Amino acid sequence: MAAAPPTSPALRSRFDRRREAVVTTAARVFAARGFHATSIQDLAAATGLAAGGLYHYIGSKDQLLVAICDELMEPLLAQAQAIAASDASADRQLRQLVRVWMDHVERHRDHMLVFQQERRVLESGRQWQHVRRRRKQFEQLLADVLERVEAERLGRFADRDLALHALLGMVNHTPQWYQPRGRLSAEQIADGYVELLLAPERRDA
Amino acid sequence: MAAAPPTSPALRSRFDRRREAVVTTAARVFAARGFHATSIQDLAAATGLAAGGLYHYIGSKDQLLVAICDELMEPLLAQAQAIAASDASADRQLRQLVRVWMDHVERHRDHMLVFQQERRVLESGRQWQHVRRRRKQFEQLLADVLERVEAERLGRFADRDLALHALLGMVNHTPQWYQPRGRLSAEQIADGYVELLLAPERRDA
Amino acid sequence: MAAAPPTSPALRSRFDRRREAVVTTAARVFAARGFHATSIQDLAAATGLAAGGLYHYIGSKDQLLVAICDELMEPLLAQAQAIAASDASADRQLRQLVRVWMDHVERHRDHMLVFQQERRVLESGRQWQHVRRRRKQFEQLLADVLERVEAERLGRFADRDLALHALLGMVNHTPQWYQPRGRLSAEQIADGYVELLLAPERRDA
Amino acid sequence: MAAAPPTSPALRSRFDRRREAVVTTAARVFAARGFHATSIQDLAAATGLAAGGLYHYIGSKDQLLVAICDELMEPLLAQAQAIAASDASADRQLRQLVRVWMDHVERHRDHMLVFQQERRVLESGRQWQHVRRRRKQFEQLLADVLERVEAERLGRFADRDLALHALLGMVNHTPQWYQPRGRLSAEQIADGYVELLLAPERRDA
DNA sequence: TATGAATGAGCCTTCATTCAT
DNA sequence: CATGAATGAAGGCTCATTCAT
Repeated sequence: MAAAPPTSPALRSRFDRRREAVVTTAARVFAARGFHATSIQDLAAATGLAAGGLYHYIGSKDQLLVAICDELMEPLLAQAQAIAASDASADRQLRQLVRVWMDHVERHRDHMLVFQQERRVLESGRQWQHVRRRRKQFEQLLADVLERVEAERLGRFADRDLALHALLGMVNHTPQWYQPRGRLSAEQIADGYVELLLAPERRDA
Repeated sequence: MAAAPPTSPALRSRFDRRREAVVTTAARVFAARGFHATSIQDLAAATGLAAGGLYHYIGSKDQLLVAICDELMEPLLAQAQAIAASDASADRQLRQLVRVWMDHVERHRDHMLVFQQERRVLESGRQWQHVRRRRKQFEQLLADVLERVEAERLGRFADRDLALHALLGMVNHTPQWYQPRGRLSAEQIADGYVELLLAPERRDA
Repeated sequence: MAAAPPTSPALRSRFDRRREAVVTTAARVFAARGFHATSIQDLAAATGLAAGGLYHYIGSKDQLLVAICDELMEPLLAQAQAIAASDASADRQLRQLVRVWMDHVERHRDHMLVFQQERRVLESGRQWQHVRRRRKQFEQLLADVLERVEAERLGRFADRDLALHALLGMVNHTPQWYQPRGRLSAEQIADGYVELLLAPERRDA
Repeated sequence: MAAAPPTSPALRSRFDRRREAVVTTAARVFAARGFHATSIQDLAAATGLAAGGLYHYIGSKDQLLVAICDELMEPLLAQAQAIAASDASADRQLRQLVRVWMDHVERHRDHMLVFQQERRVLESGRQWQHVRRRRKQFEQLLADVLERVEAERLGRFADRDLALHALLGMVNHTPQWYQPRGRLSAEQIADGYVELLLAPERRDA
């Protein structure tokens, strides 16, 4: 278990800052070397702390992975829910959703890589249950939006299910080739993806 | 190194058959539990051999992963090259390519899952060089076909690069949700993916 | 690689002390059972550490053998070089050299036994290169002194080369029979050996 | 246990010839790589037999080492005993003994290297008891001759014990530097060694 | 005789984690 | 808070040996 965080606000803030730094560093190392291939000693070296010191900020290696996934999913899910709750049109919501999503790919590339690469690890085991639930929520939200897109304008996707899976595949694969200063911005990529999904319908329009 | 295979044809054939069975079983276990999370003992239990006995058929755990990837990529690449060398039109080639690819997803789902999930593992290290090269070849071949699709009919993709990455993302993600007896056949999925890529162009047709 | 030694002087000193104890214990066990026949578990039992704990002090079993050889050869070589650089007569240097050498046999008998018994092990492999070089240096130094002995007084050895090999054989074999409280002291043995080498010449004197 | 050798004389002879070849090859490999570092598979490769086939000729790896030592010690001891039983003068016996000994170094260099290098291995364990006894006998015989050398001519060795150990050290070390076509023949070396031992006395003669 | 498959114990080493300081 | 020492349970792999064929 992580050492109980301090109660005094000043100390608490310092604790949080350092913990945050540890998690970010860990995300970088996990993204580069993989979760299993990274030892606590590796993390110690990367953070500048000794092995024992790490355990003040993380409860365990597993919880560290949870923290990385949470840092990614919590704000993403929050924004996604806000968008889904807005009164924009369904296809506008879809565009915004993918933009926000790609924005996370851009700004939390390491987190995203870890979340994606360690998918198998997260698949079973109680310690990841929370993370799995969040992912499920996000995918469900996505599915709902796609459904509403179709509901608002009939016959939109050749196959809605396939479109959903395709979208998940495309976006989740992005961090593996995306270059921050590349030819395409995250936004352009987001719009490009949506275009692919929506286009088949449009041709008949 | 794997134990030198026997010289007599009969024994050789039995050796090959068993080795093949070991690789297939390993693919199943790796797909389910992940490469790192699977121990040699796990494989021993799954194959019915003792730990040491496995090493008659595999040279090492690493080489076993190579074997799995090779079993997947060699025939896939061979078929892909045949298609690319055919005199079918570029977009017909593309369709065939994705169908063949999806056929591998269907028939070698475990291999595909492993190849995809352990992407990070394969990324560095001399022992995987061969595998990386095969993947690169396949992706290059795909890129070439996409290029020819555009060459034959101007303005085909909103962004050809993006289309390539999208396709890779979609197909590679497929084994994670595809169900053999599901609503969509592998072929339908393949065609669906190609449709997504080609449609934007077509709408202007 | 051995765990990075601590930086604080106090800890560093404790680390060094314990490491030294581990090496000495290992020398004793290796001398008694042989390098290959001694398992890390054996060493753990002998040192009172758990198997894993040993690795704080040694980088590997191989490096432990290097450490033992170094502890023996570094001071021996240093003293030998000092003697060779002195302005004593060549045959005085020879006597001193063999005395110093035998002194090492006496005070580091275990190290000497290991160094001698594992000669074959040390013969090839990059990890022992350093040790081989030290041994070579020592033997060369010995050869040089023998040469100067002859240069100062013509016709000293029936065959200088043979004398060198004989000396190496005699001294290196000593730890296998030498008893600390035996009839002959290390010094007497040293002088006895030199006497054997020099006598043939002397008889003609 | 080695498979029972065949009873028919013809088969028996073939068996013996092959067994002899296996032992000789094993001696070569053990000399080069060391007993512990040589696996049965290595021996299989070196002999051209399969692992299982080896066990028709050797009972176990340990017994193979015994065989090598026996092939060396039996004839050496036999010859040594013949010499010791002859009515030659003691110092003539000594010379002959060392010549015979060096002859074995020359003609069975691999056996000698193994016998010497694996000294530690042979030191304990019932399976080597026989070998240890043979070595002991040889050394005792040597000691006896040295004693008689002194008995026949007073004051021969500065220290008889030391002379014995020195002789053992010198000769046993020889296979590690001796070159068959080198400047010195085995005989010259033998005589050189004896000269070293006898000379101190002789100078007073 | 000879083979190669198979065993299972044991090897060296790594690693997440704990704890006295 | 932080350290580095220490643990002990795996981990991947090798190896002498056996045995059905």
